[in-house]
Amino acid sequence: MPKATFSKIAPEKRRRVLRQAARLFAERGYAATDMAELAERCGVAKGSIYNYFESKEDLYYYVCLDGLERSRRAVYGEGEPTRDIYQLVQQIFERGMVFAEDHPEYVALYLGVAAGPAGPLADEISLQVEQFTAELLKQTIRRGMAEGIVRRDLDVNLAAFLINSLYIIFVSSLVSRHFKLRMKQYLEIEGRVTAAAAREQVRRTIDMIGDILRPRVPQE
Amino acid sequence: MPKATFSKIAPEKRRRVLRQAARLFAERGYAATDMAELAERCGVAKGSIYNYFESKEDLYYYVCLDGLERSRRAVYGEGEPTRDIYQLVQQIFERGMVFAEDHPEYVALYLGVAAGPAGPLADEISLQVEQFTAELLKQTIRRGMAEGIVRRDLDVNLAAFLINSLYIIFVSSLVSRHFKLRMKQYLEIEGRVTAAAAREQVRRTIDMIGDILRPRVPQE
DNA sequence: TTGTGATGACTGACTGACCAGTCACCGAAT
DNA sequence: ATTCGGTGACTGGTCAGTCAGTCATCACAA
Repeated sequence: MPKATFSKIAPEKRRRVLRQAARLFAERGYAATDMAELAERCGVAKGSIYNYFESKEDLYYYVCLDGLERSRRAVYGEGEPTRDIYQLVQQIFERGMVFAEDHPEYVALYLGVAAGPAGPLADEISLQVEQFTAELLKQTIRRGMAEGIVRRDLDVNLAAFLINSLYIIFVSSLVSRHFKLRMKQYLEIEGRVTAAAAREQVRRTIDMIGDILRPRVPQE
Repeated sequence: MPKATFSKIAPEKRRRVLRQAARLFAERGYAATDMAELAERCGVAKGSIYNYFESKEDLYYYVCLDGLERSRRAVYGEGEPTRDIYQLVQQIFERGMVFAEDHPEYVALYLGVAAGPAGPLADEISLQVEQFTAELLKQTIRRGMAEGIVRRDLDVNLAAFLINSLYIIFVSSLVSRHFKLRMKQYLEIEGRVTAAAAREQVRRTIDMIGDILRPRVPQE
């Protein structure tokens, strides 16, 4: 956690430090990030960073937590009305993609933490990311079943897992060099992976998810 | 690439070096891996490692390539008979899971490379991983369509992408601390994520994938 | 208004630890 | 005696974290 000083400096400087730290950690990974370079990018002295945070690890930890909170807010807002599962899936994917475009550094940070025990981030924190989404997806699917708009012979947990898995892949594909190339290759996208192109694929994916969730009706 | 010496040492030692290097890189990440510690784990002197490889980067690069090749062989074997898409999906998931259990270090390595530009691995290499699977999936889906066992109103590329995405998530869930916790949470698995438990979920996922691929037939 | 002292953010040269890569030497095998 | 793999102390560079000192600001007294 930051030292008291960090809350007393100019907000603009505070934002700059967090933003640059997120970028650098995302870009290089924890171990390869140099505190002197970070200080330079922030436009403050190295010593100042150590006035704000206990250590490199402390800073990393806080930047990750901050990123989690931002992404949660970006996707779910503050206590907005609950929706049915089809709307919820669309909301998660759409807002998630926008967040990944605006703040790729936080998504990359998540990937870095997920990739290995490299990060000094504790397991509980690691779970907080998913907790909220997992519960919301499951509840909403169950409600959909009760209302008859979702197939009843469906494994709720697995369905929620698959939806979130695809979300993670799509978001990663906007951010990680490797996943971006992978997406281009599979989807045979020419040139840059534009937000528009990705969103078109997301639209189709959402349709497929809908196909899985919707009750089967006799056809023609 | 390794120096000539590396091909002349005892095969047992060669294997040990590659295995321990893969483990350590997977565990710590590239930057945080210490060559002295690696040497110790391999039971050779640090200087010896530098008799085998040009540099740390050279070793990392080679270990990754080696891992790719191993996983390709583990999943696809050597020119085995082509199967239909349902069998292919099952083969990829089943053998992939076995490989991930036997060699979690290589999967973790893949995740580390995918996570960020952290690794010094070039983009082309990064693509080689997916190339083969992508092509095979797409071709097999197309063949399925021609044979009438796969829905014709399906985006082939997207279907292949989704199948492979789910595969990546499952394999990662056996290997990465974070993804493992995530899977436990979503699927409400108690205790350790056993291979058996994971495989049961994979079976159901394969069923769902089948559901997406199979032509719709009028029901009751 | 000016002088004075206290507070606390800011600074960057410095230290000590760590680590990639080297090299002069060793010893076994031929 | 030559070749070649093995060895680990050593070097030069890097980097997290420190600290002695600076400076801007503010409160208050003269």
